[in-house]
Amino acid sequence: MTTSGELVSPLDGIVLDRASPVPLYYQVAQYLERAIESGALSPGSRFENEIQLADRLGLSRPTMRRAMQHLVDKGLLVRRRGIGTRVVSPTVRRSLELTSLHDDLSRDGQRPGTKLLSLSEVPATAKVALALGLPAGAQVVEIVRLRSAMDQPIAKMTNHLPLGLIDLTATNLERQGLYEVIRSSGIRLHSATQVIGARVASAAEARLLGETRGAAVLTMQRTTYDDSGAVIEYGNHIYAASRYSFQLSLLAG
Amino acid sequence: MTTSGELVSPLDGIVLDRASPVPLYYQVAQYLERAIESGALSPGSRFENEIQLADRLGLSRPTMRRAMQHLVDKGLLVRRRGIGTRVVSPTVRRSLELTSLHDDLSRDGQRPGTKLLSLSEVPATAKVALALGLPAGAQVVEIVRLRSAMDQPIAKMTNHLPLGLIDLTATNLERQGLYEVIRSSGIRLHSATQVIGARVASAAEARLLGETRGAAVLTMQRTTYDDSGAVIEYGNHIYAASRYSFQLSLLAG
DNA sequence: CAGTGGTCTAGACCACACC
DNA sequence: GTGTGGTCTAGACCACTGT
Repeated sequence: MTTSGELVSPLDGIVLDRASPVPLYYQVAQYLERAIESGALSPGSRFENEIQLADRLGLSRPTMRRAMQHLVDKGLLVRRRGIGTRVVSPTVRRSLELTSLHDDLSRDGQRPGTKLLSLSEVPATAKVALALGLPAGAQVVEIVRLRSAMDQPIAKMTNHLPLGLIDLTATNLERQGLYEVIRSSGIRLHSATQVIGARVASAAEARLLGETRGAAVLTMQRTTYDDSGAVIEYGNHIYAASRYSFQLSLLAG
Repeated sequence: MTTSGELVSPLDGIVLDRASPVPLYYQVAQYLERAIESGALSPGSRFENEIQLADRLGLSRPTMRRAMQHLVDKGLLVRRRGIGTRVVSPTVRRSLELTSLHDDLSRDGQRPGTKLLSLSEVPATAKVALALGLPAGAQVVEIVRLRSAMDQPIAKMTNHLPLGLIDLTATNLERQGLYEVIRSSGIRLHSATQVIGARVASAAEARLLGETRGAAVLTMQRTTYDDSGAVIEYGNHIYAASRYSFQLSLLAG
């Protein structure tokens, strides 16, 4: 443990493997990240300058800089010319641990579960066809799932995918989650856009989610793209607002 | 205009200014970004390799790489080893133009407006004190604003800030927006965390936002941090869900 | 002034994709 | 093979901060 503001040499225990396929800058970045998360480097502790750090490891300065820049981009380090490099405060760090393309449910002891309600091939509605960039009425895969936490229903998730892109079966969907199935079929995800809104639940939705009549639900539509710009998946989801909210963090830029 | 897949040399008109304080890699990145956004580089067009591009501009390869990496991080370019560099499709690009720390309203012809309802010094409630890291009952600045679009109310925004951090006046708040005031007072923003939820509007909220009784509202709490980990601002906002939704884009990684 | 990070150069070798 | 991007080196000079 170090005290705040102290000058530290944060790389004492590291062993670099120059034969590894993992890049050196990444080995260093991961080591630093673990040291920061574990609290071995306390908030506000100041690093030695990058040239000394590079020398200690027998690395060139650009390689050392790249490792540190990786952590700056992640929000874990702050660097200022003429001043030095410092670790951001743990409050901020915790707030940055959220957010991803995936669900935020699987933290804590929430016992998350997903039940596959249906997996079928259906003609695309106008909205789905538009989102997937297909002609109206084209056949698409439809997945309907019920997400729960602590054995209570949380969300109804409906996804549509183009036919033939991915080999979806009930078994791998129940084991892996949709995004893992997509990735493991060799598709390179690029980006996604989400629209988050709210409305009052319909009677059927309220029943399914265990809410009372007139309750508010969060709605989310997501379109996911691959490297080539093709639409991989369109999702339309509703969440029980009394038991679920979206958490996300943003880095200033 | 180029055709899809064509090999292009995307730097023909660029003039570099080596005397400028703007870094060379950034001048190149900005030129490329403008060329992409303007459509001069069409979707899927493939770049010359980075060594040739660097040579054309009299730059070293690392500098050219840095410019391109900047656009990869922004989601505008995709690079693959052994293949080359390509411009992402315009559909994906448009979807990436959203998202920021700020409101998404100021696009299109939405005539956005903000009315300052109150600016005062109040004792912090328990929740506000916790968020700002102050003792309960400490004095804080409270701002309440009504956001509108096309002369219809959209959101009620309530912000609390520590005393003395920023010189807030009614005039500069109405001119500039809260975040601009914060930045121009020399504070380096680092990150923010948001929680987005939904609930049914209270009678008073429905009246203020022009909604009917029982309507759903979107809720958002945001905590904003500076470089040193101090809390700069805590916001608690409600949005008329029938006329507003959050749009955001995510890059895979 | 001395110390820090920010930028830039001119090479080298390697891993991967396609032919 | 050939061509691509990915990694790494060993220097250099500059801009900003605080003494």
